[in-house]
Amino acid sequence: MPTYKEIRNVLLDRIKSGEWRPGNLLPPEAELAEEFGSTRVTVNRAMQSLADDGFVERRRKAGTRVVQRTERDALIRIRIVRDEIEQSGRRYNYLLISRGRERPPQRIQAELGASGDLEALHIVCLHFADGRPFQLENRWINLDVVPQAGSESFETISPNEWLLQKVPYSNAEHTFRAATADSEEKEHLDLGPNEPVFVIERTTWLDGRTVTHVMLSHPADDFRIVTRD
Amino acid sequence: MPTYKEIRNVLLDRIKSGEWRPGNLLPPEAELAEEFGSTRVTVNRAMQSLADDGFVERRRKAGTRVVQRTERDALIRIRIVRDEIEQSGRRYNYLLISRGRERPPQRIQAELGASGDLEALHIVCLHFADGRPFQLENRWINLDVVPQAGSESFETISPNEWLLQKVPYSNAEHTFRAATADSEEKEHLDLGPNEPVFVIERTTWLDGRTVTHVMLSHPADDFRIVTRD
DNA sequence: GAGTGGTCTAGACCACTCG
DNA sequence: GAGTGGTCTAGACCACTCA
Repeated sequence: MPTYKEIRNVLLDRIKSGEWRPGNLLPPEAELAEEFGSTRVTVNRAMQSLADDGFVERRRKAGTRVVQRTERDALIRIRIVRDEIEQSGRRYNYLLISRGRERPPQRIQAELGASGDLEALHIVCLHFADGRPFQLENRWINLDVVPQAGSESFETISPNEWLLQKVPYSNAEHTFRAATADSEEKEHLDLGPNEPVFVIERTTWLDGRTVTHVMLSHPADDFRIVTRD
Repeated sequence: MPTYKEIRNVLLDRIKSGEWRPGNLLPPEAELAEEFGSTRVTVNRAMQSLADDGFVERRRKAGTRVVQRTERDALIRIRIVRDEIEQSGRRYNYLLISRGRERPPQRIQAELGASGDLEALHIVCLHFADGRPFQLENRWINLDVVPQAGSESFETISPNEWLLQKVPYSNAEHTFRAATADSEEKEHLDLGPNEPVFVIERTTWLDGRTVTHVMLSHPADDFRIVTRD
């Protein structure tokens, strides 16, 4: 009596081995249930899990087909800067550079989904690994959504960690790009002229309202992102 | 009679709203089943789906807890270069620069999981968007795993697309980084001195054997990666 | 209309692991 | 030992959608 996971694995092997090619129709659940000597519910569980992972597409009446992959999903795990540094065995330090209420520039205002003349909390700070600048953080926090941020100094805890404690389950969108360091990045990251930086931008929402927008710049020779699996 | 998806949504709302904070124990399945007027199996389905998505952790006897998020998963969809360019409304062109059997350099040999003096197929080619260089592809193909590649000229089809047709269900690992363009990148991507590039490296396996390793370089001002959801 | 997947219930047994 | 989740079966009804 196979479990749904065992069934899933058998089916996945048939897909990976090419026995069932992209576009092919899989046998209906009832038929597979008979083959495996189990119930249709169990086969259904197995096939749903394959569909969740994007290997097959299912439509009522039309049946289950192997997906033609023209795309590839890559999962990235983004950690708190401090953990990232400490887990690589390096010493972490944090430095607040500036903090104040300001009216964000046009581009940031758009990211914050702002209505007219919103003021936001603007924080610039640095994260060090073994004493060397690792990441420059340039952040805007929407005080309408997280008013408590207005009374936090961020002198000992980075906004990164603070926000995660206050707003644990927000959604986020990330952008990754390469650029030549601008003057602020050069100064704080201790870079020479024409040196490249790796930049992550993240916008975070809760309930459709923008919580924060942040730009994280790294010296290119000390930073890379690797996918998992 | 709520469906498991409806139950899932209610539970997720309680987590997102902070009613159940990270670390909190959720009620046992039997109790929730009573609350929702459904069976334990249905509640189980809902909670498993929350566990799949990383919102809760479940252990027998210990129960189900809201996960403390110190990390954030971001999903990236990597498309075939051609699709990426065409879907942005630009014209795609492809140019093969070189192709030959070679012994890969040390670093690539390690990536290919190579045993001693393996020869691999080395291909360099360019992808254009609206006539401008968009991506330089520098690829090594393991001929032990994909011998058919040895008799493909790659003059009209890029290795990218060819491999996807031949080896649809491999696994991959990606690395993203920023760098200053090297001489080859400067020449083919038409870049000035000291210009940054965004580099994607990908290694692909089938059944634990390395299929291919590729380095994809982009002019930084024309490329970024955005996560989905 | 008929074939396919989507889901539920009721009852059951098992597997793990905490205290 | 006992509480919790993991999973199966048997039967059922429904929802979609293709021909």
